[in-house]
Order: sequence, then structure tokens, then C-alpha cells
Amino acid sequence: MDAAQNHLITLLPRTDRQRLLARCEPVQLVVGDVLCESGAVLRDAYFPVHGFISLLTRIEDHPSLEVGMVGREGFLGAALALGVKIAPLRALVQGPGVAWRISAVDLRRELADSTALRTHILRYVFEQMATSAACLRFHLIGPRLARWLLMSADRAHADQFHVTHTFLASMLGVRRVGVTVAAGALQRLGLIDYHRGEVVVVNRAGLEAAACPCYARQRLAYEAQLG
Amino acid sequence: MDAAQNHLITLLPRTDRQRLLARCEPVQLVVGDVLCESGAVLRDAYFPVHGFISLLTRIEDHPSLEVGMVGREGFLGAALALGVKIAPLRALVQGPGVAWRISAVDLRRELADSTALRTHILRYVFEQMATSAACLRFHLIGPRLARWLLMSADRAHADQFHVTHTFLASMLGVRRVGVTVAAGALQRLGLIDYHRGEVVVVNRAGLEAAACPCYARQRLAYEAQLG
DNA sequence: GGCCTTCTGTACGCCAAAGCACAGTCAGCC
DNA sequence: GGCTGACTGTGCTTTGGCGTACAGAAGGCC
Repeated sequence: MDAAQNHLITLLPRTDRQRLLARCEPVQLVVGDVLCESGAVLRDAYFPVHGFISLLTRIEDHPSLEVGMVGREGFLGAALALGVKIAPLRALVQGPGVAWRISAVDLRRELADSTALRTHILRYVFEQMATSAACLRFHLIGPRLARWLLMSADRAHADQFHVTHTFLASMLGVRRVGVTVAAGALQRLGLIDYHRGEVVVVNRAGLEAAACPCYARQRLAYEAQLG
Repeated sequence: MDAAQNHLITLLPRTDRQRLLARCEPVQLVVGDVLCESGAVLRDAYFPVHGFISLLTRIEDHPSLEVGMVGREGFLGAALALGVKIAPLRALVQGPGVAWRISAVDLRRELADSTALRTHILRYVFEQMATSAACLRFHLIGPRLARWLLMSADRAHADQFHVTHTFLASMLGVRRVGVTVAAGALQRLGLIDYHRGEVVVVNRAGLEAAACPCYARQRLAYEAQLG
């Protein structure tokens, strides 16, 4: 698990990192697993190493909506870092892999001891949420879909992954038909290819051009944080 | 300034509170003032006591959009709390009043010393952002407008305040005409009254019924935090 | 092979909101 | 009083997305 560490952990000073890892245990991320349910008590937090996790919200009778995505560059359990005991969002494993798991109690202890950990975790969450708001309001399905595919490919560390139109719809908060139409357009442009849930990014540069600017923006913000 | 303190400050343990206030100075909030510009260097943070402040974002050529509102119950400068030096959002004074101002340097020192302050500030911001996302995506102009009016009335501590349709449009991220139509409907229902920028909440209960459920939800979350 | 389920494509009508244009209306100022 | 500028109201057309319904296509299982 060293070569492909979680980036937040990598950013920590050596002693903090060692102390944190001593409290973590590795777990498998299995596609479809729900790591925490909205409204349930938070028991653990996760630092993904491979694979990725979607953060979903629901309001009333609307379809669900993804408000964040966590991969190797991030962390699941920000609420815990704020001392909140009840999960505000549903966390769904989307790409298979492994993660470091830490108990709420241990995380709390580590956060108290490590300013670096606290800062990195919270800044990451903040950035994600700030980006999505305006995007949800103004951007059309097509560009949003393209952005989602790129973000997934980044976190899956692959140009191919599994996801159906129905599922995409519940991520973007739109109808399944809306996804079908938008995905069909991307396919006709030769940017992606898909078949019964297997999506392949064919023309990455083209897909980036088709994606809403939030993709580039978030990427820049992330790189600025690292550098 | 004691009787009507900022709520986050009130929540602090006594010693933390006294130390914090020793570093703050009172300043006037004048309507239209821009306390920080997006992309500019952050110098100060604010704890409003009276009046309130809107947090605005802009993307590309779209109209601006409000993503947060800060009054007595909150705090302006969350980015600073995360160690970010550049303001991610524009902060615009909307309701006149006073606030405690603290320099970035001093805030940093206080945050390092006070777990309570850190937790309260970040939890507050987190809650706000999580609420808005789905609201922006799913709710119609009318209910969103009603919610905005209620939130403003709450923070202004008055049933009357000044705001034009054009301005409301830039808060909600819609056209001015859209606001005119929605506001006209609320007025015909006898819920509000307005005339050249002076808005009066006539039927508060009715307005709450007309507002999107995010208003009640956020209120509940806030009360839970206090209790 | 045949059935069933899952996934994808297409086709309606409908509506909220956008973009655009223009007409009132009120307040303050010269 | 009359001008000016800010504010509000109304009337178009266009459009992106919704809700719904149904039909084809591909894979799994018996």
C-alpha cells in the first residue's frame, strides 16, 4: 500500500503520518457498498488508496444527487472532523479498491494532535462544495456529464470503468433519459464509447473540452494545494 | 455590544471568549460594502452582531449567485480558518449593523488555541454549503425567493428591509424578470408587500409555507447545534 | 434455443425559466 | 413643473429538461 498512498496522508509530516497509519487498518472497497447512510451514526472514516466513493444527498421526493467524490486525493468523514456524530450524506463505493479505515475515536485523537491533518481534510471538503453549487445551477447536462466522467476516470486511474445511464442520472440529479441523450452525443462526437455500462474514454482531450469549466477549475485548485 | 452578541462567540467557553474579544475590534457594516473580493488576499475575518453579509460566487459569464448568508449566527472568513490566504467568495454587506473584526494573524492564533472555536466555525460553514446544493438543483424560483426573504428577515431581525428585484436576481442566480413574477405572486397571496425596494413580510407563517423546505431544515440544524 | 432482466434508444407533450424587448411608475432633483 | 434614472410589470419566443411510455438490444440462466 505504499506506492499508491492516499494523498492527504502523503502530505502529512512524517511523524503525524506514522502515528495516523498506526491507527488505521486496510479495508476492501467493494462497488455498491454503502460506507455510511445519511442520518446514521458515524463510526469510521476512510482514506481511499484505490477506488473511489460518491457522496450523495437527497431531498424530499427528488432523485438523489452527488455532491462530492472522494478518491485517493481525498477523505471520507469530514463531518467527523467537525465533531458531528451523524452522517449528513450517503457514501457509496463506486470504483473498487482499498482504503485505510480509522475509527471515529482514533480520528478525533489524531486531529487534535495534527494541525496539518485538520487543515488538509477541511480544505479539501470546502473546495469540493464551493465548486459544485454554481455548477448545479448553471451548467447543462452534457458538460456536467463530461466532467463527471473525467473525474471518475481520474479517480479510477483508468480510462475505462463501469457505470450505467440510470446510475449516472442519480449522480447528476437528472432523468435517465437525459443521460442517454447526452451520452449519445458524446459518443457520436467520438469522445467516449460505452456498451451496457462499460464506459471508455476514447478522446480525453476532447472530453475535457466538452466538460464544464468546473473540471479544470477544481483540478487547478487541487494542484495548487499540493504545490 | 453585549446584549446582542454574535452567537458563535457566545457559544465559546468563557476564557476562549474573553481572549478572542480582546483581539477583536468593532466595525460598522455599511450596506453595499464589499468586505472581501473573490481572489483577493484575506486580511480580516468578521463576526457580525447586527446586519448580515452575502457570500457570492460567479462563474464565467453567468449572473452571480449567493451561496451563503452570514448574520449574527455565523462568521465570515471560513477560508482563513482553513489556512487559505485567498478569498474564494465575494462578501457583500446586505443589512446594516456592526461586527467584530479580527485580523487573519490573530484569528489564526485563536484557532490554534481554541478547539471550540474551530469546531463551531467549520460546522457552521459546512451546514450552509451542504444545504444549498440540492436546493439550487431542484427548487423553483418562488420557493427559493420565499426562503431568501425569510433568511434575510431573520438576520436583519426585522420584518422589513431594503432589496430590489435586480438585486434579488443576482442572489438567486436568475433573471430579474423571474424575480418580478415570483415576487408578484407572493404579494398577490398577501404574504409580502413591497414597493421600490422596501420589502415587508406581511404573513410570516404563510411565507414559511411557501418557502422551500430547505429553510426549515437549515433552521432545525442550527437549533440542534445550539442545543 | 427460449425466457427474463438489464440496459439503451426514441418519441411524445408539458413547463419553468431563459433571452429579449418595451411600457409603465415612482422619487428625487434641477 | 418637468426631466432623469431607478424600479417594476408584461408580453412575446425559444429551449433545456421533465414525466411518461414504449420498443429494441444484449447478456445471463434454465
